[in-house]
Amino acid sequence: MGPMGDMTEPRWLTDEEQHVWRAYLHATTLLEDHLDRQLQRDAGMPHVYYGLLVQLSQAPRRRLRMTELARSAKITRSRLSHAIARLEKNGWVRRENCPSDKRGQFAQLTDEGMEVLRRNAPGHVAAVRQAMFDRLSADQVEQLGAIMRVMAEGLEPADADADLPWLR
Amino acid sequence: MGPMGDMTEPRWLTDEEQHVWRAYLHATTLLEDHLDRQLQRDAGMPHVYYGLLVQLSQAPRRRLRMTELARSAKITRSRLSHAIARLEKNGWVRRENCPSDKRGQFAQLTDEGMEVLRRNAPGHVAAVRQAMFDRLSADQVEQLGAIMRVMAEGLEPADADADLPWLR
DNA sequence: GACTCATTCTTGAAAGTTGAACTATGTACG
DNA sequence: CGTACATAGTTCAACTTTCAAGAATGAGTC
Repeated sequence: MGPMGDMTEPRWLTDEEQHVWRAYLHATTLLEDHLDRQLQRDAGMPHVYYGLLVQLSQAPRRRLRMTELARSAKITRSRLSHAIARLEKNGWVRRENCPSDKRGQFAQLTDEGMEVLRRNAPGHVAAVRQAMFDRLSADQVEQLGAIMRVMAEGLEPADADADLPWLR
Repeated sequence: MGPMGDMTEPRWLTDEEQHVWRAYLHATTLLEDHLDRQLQRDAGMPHVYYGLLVQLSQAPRRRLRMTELARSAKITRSRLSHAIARLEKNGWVRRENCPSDKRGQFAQLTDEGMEVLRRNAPGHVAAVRQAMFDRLSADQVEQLGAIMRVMAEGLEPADADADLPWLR
């Protein structure tokens, strides 16, 4: 039995917590769906793929090692492999060998990929704005940022060194 | 050109907005992944499926019309059809014809499904708590609730009557 | 160098999702 | 009634994601 396994009565969610949790689930799934549809329609790819192109566009020489990209996009390497294969087929990304590590690959944004990004960025930003920033007060935006940072912190896949602190 | 199509310079995100947006994406994808894995491991189903069982468990007679369930779970009827087919194969849900509307189907939670829910609720709640409620202050929980409600409101698929107000 | 283990990335199959097409039934209206 | 259209739910094919292997290279140790 792990740290979660003691069978004492669990602390259920309070009513308020349940409501917040529901609201969270609804808002996040609605938004993700909304962005997926918008980008699928306009750019011909799901939101995650678009995010990959964005990350590449901001990297030096518009390229990143696969593992690096996977880490910063919070997806598995496997998923990334498939995704890059698809984006490569579209001509938006190309793979390059890494000279210093023969196992390695760079994913590099092509000019065509950059162009797709240029064409679709305004619509995408508008969608994000309309769903989030145009509806929240400045205070709320700040609060949201703080809240999301705290949550992400707790969920960050633990490094070897940060792992299981309660067992050390 | 639609309301989004005028080619004036789009309002890009400010630096703070970008950071908040990034944090939002990271936190939400990490959490969704985390819950998916936890439930896949412990309960043998993804988070969305678990959510369906929860909704059924809270409905009168533990059953809901397919469309109703799809609406409240924020997923398409198509996706729901597949999901219920899978859950039915597990013996956790059964389908029932609707007597008053021969097109209609109820999805009903079986006793076995209820039992799965009982067994896994503590672990699931613990995961949610650990990721969210244990890390946020009371104020933050309240703020998050308000923020998510505002966002969900803006994304709610428009009713026929609420549709396209700017065109009326 | 040879052994072992770690890391990088890919692959293949199974599972899940999507959007469009389809069946069947209900509803409105002449 | 009959026509037309709306709604409920399913199905199919294409696509995406997951998980478990697998191939290749790197790094540490003797």
